[in-house]
Amino acid sequence: MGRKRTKSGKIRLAEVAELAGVSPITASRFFRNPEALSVAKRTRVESAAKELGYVPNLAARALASQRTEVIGVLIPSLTNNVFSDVLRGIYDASEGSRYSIQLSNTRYSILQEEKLLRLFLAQKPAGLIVTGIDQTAESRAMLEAAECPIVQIMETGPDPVDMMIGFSHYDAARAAVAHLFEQGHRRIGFVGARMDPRVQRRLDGYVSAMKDAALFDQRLVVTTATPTSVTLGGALFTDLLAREPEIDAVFCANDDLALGVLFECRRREIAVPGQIAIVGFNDLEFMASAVPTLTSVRTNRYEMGKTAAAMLIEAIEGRRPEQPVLDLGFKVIERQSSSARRSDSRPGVSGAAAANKMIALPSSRD
Amino acid sequence: MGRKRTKSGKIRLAEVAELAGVSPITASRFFRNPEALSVAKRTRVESAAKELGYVPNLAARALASQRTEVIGVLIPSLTNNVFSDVLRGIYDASEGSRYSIQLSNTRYSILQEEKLLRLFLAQKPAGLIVTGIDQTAESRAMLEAAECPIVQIMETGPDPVDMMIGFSHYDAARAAVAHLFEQGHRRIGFVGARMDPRVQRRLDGYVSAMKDAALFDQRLVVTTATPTSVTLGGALFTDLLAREPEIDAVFCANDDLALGVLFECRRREIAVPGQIAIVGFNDLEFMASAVPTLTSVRTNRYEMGKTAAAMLIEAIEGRRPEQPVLDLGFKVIERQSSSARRSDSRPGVSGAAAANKMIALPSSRD
DNA sequence: AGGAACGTTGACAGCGCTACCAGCAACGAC
DNA sequence: GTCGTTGCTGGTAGCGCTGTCAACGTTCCT
Repeated sequence: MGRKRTKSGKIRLAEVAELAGVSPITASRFFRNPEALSVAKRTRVESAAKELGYVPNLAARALASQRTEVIGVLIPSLTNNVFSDVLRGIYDASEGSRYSIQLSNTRYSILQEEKLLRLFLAQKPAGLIVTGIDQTAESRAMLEAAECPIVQIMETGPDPVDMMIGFSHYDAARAAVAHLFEQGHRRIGFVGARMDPRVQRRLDGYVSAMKDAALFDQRLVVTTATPTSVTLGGALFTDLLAREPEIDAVFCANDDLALGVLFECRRREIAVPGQIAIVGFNDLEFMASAVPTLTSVRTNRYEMGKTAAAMLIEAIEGRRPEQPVLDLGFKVIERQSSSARRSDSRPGVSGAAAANKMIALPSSRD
Repeated sequence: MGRKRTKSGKIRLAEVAELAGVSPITASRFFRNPEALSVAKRTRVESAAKELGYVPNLAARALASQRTEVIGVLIPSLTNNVFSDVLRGIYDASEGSRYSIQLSNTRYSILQEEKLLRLFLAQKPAGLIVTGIDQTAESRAMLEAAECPIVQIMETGPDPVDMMIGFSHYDAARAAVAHLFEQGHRRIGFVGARMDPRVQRRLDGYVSAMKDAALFDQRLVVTTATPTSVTLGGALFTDLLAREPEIDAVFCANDDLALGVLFECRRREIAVPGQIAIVGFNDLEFMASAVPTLTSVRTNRYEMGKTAAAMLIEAIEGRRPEQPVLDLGFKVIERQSSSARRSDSRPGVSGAAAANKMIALPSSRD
């Protein structure tokens, strides 16, 4: 009767096939493309598999089919709140699909990214999600040569490798500064940490907006390569004040810095927004409950992750999206910290492409 | 001459062996246990592999060896800061090892955990990291039947499945309340959200400490099953005040809630710590730069993740740790928000087992 | 009626690697 | 000098699954 029940005691596809009275290959097809079977065999295999508690052996499948069902994800940080929202979206979208997520942390190093990319590609992933558009030339070449679909996330740019989903950090920063102009502010400082490419583009947006208004002054810009933190926000703001005591607003490259600036103002008894207005970036949850509430630029991080993974899976399965590049936009959420003499929010200023949303799901927190 | 260079163009172990002039099996051994080879063959295989740019096929390895090099990690949340620190530790420890991390989100559901566990176990992981000690009976049975090492993280308890690393949330809460007693507070409220098992044990610790001092009053406790947030901290505190206007301190089950309480106090012009003292839990970065600075219970999250993964890898490779259960302790970090009439910190109160650290690495942020 | 077209099924031959066991040389113990 | 013993190496035989191709029955077209 041939071998049965290998020593490991695991149920194999052959056992399922035998119980169902079909050939192993037919049973195999059931798990990959059930529609190809006649209804009769389909139900027979299905109940046989259930009865035996069959679980496919992924390693054998990967070896035989010469491809894996792994989606590689390269992100620069595991702790940054921004990425945890994106990740949650990615994991949510992958759940229920056959694909599993393989995560790696580039730690904001494009060399590390290149190394990890080489590692991933060697295992022939089903798809890849990479952060940003600033890869090394070598990485770029590998991505273009890759046989799998690829999504770049977090920002949009002119030259996608394959698919792309994000928003313009440059435009978002310009909108934040424009909002401060509207509120009557002129001496607007910029505070930034880490200065990864996306923060750099926010700075570029700030600089261009300030130059357009003939208000740019290099002394208004304080940045550091140090990783961001609330405490650092206070420290950078202190530096800024030392250089330019006459500022009337601060645009912070992220919300942690903004919170640090707020606390520092409180410590120095500087009125917000009376003496100094504050605008953050990302619109983390706490911004809405700070005192005063803090203005920020809302970005659709969860949605970005979820849509990226969903698009990728569609593409893996041969259904390429009609729109390979998605701009999810942004929105300036006006709150007390930047209002001229009003108490709270008004309708926000929307990013140009905010309407381009592919999936509009509530960003339920887990 | 037999087949060479399979159609996929990938270099196989056989090619490496041929170039090195050894049998495939010897080449295979080089990658698994180099010490078993003579020095001459070892260098020959090594240079051959480098010359050809050989990358092992993990699927084939897993199939042939009947085991994977995957470490499964089950955590309840992807967004909670607490877990992102733990995760960073786990990823850092796995880096450079042969093991890869497979992450899944249980969303605080033990049923979901059971389902994921079944999924993981079916693929024979090399090891498993699970959160907490409150599994379903079914999950518990699966874990005990599992053939791989397992580490439970986040807390300590009486009955480890295998290895365990964490601290006592109960003791930590008692220490926080004891600190508030020391500062002269008596009507101490408790504010908690999500109420997962660990938060529940913090509540238990609070209750026992209050009862020991004959100060417990059910009306001092405000909790909700809603996921935690800064805004929620303010809302729960508002409820608490409505019930018990006479409180003189609040112990918050986490730092987000504490920040929400602080903002709510500011909104209501309640002096902190003058009228109400605040103590949080976890000691997230922002606690030290709030105004006033916020007292919290420091926990070693990054270290916990890193040590858990390191212990697990050691155990997988047959070197079981001499100490399978590690208590990483905690520390009450006293700051302005709870000081009686001092300005800032004093030496903290340490958890009993704080000295038990296995690895004492700086928690570098990424 | 003959044949093409389609849908459904199965046989065969690996995918790339490692477990297992055997073989061989070198060495020391009796 | 015979017998283990140790250290290193190789041959054989799969691991569990799927790609490819052929074969079959049925339907539809000409």
